[in-house]
Amino acid sequence: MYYSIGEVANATGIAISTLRYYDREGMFPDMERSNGGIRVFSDTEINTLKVIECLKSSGMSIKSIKEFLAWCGEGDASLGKRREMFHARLEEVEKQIEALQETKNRLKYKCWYYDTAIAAGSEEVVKNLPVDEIPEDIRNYKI
Amino acid sequence: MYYSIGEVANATGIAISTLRYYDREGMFPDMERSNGGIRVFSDTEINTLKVIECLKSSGMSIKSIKEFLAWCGEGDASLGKRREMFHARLEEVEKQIEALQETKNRLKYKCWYYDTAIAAGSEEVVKNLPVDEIPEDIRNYKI
DNA sequence: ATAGAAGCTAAAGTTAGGTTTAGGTCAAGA
DNA sequence: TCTTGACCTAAACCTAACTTTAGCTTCTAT
Repeated sequence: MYYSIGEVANATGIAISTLRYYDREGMFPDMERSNGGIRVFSDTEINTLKVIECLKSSGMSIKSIKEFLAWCGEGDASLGKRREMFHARLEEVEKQIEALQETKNRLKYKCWYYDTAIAAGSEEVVKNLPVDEIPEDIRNYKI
Repeated sequence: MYYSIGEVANATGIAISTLRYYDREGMFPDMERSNGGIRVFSDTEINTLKVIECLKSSGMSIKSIKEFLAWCGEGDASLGKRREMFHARLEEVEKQIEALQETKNRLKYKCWYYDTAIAAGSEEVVKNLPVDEIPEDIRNYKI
């Protein structure tokens, strides 16, 4: 199947300008053009977009993603490099999840803090509460 | 306790230039200066830095954090707004964690994909594997 | 008293990841 | 054929969050 840039933008939610930017950056090395010079997206590019989205949401930069996509063009010779890359990304994302969970607990503490302050009518009360009055699960996330 | 900008930078790992930038942005409205004009950080500012870090790692912009810090200066009158803010942040972070978990599963799929390709000596083999040969836990995360 | 480390400011520079603009060209229906 | 909506490029612009630079001042230890 073939798609125009507008169709791809519509289907994926990615702005047309972004798709052109990705192309300019060399993310779609094999994308074809019509005789008139109009981009023709194929399932190859749709798949590349899925990979881009995955890597981007793992925190990878456009530049590095581009590098990875170049490896894909090298065939089986680059399998090792590509494997390493995904394992490294996986570790990264696991760390990010842990960090976010820490953040989540701190936010939970603050939610409790403000809920309690509002119930008491003032912040002072909560500030002076002894530690054992703080719910156990968030006690260690006090800011 | 009082601290110089260098001490704070050292203790927190935040660059001196960043601390000055935060100050310029108005994040430390009550910070004092020595007679000579040198910044004097107190525990108030150290605490503010912890809040900044928490909110920043939840994805909040410096501008919004500054706004929140201004609310803090308004006393109990702004308790409601502050409470809402933290509850909204918490929801946001929960969504981010879910998104990252999705990303993690996609990366796991790719790790399996490349592990299998390398074991087989070629990518072609994995590409043509029937779906039921993909481990169950990642089957739905195929890209 | 003095040297040098640490601090200060204003303003310009940097980077990533796009978006916008201006000025055209292409393609499909009436 | 004509119109009009979709597409094209190059280049400039944008924003966030810092960092760097240049030139100057303050503080601390000898």
